[in-house]
Amino acid sequence: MGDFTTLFSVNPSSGVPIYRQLIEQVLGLIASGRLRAGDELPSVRQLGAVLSVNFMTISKAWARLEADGVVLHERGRGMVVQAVGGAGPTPQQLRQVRELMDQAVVRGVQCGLSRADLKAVFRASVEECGL
Amino acid sequence: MGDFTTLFSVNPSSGVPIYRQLIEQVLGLIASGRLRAGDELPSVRQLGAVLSVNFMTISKAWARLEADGVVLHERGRGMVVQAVGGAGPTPQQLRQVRELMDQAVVRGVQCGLSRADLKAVFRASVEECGL
DNA sequence: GTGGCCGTATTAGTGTAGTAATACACGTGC
DNA sequence: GCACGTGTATTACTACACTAATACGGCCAC
Repeated sequence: MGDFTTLFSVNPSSGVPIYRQLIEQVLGLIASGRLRAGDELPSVRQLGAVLSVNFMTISKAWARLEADGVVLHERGRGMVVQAVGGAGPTPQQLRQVRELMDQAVVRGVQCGLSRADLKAVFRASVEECGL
Repeated sequence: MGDFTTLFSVNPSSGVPIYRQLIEQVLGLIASGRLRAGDELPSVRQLGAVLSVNFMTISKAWARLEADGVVLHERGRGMVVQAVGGAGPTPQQLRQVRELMDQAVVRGVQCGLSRADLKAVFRASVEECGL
């Protein structure tokens, strides 16, 4: 397991908070299998230097990932990716997805979309994700 | 068509911005048919007085609804609900729903949910909305 | 015209999220 | 012991969202 710093990149002027961009990237890397259980995330200082971002911003992202159970802080080592793929989503994660889905559906209903319309939108999103 | 002020209520301490609560309520009232094309929204001052909210906050909500094409500002009359139910959702609204749906699906994928899992979550949300 | 009603533009106050700077605690290898 | 590596706690700065106060322009009834 080597150095994963090159896998990351941020766009400070995108409007999306940097720490959130990092979270999304870690989740994406895990989902795509490029980051696996046991891998170590780059250290906050190292990645901060490479991305020209304050290391506290990286720390916030890593801390949030730890709170979500995605990684674990092992003392004297760093942030280690947890075996989340095999165990399936945590209740916490599932709740998040449910909330997001509710928002989408409610908005759709408010706009007058029918059940079929919503289903079409849902299918389009799924296809877009390559599922 | 009379006075619709009694249909509205806000909770300033809910964490959700007041103006957004009002937008949601208008959209909901239209979706449920209690507010129809041609109906006039309460005036910003009247509703502001009833709800003990600054009328500029109401104005922001109404202005946003107008920007979304939900209502139209008719000079010397007020905010009039547009015929949006029959015409179907505007491209703008549809884009919003798509974005929300994408967020939900992407997050689900990142959490390792399968297509079937996502479908289940989607169906649950739809049921919850009474569709 | 006058008064009263509509929403709006402008400006300011307030709270909070995001970011950053500093100092710190812990673990490892020498 | 010391040097160097982790991430963290605390604090402060900045930007923006939300709310509010004031003054304004348009429309209608009289």
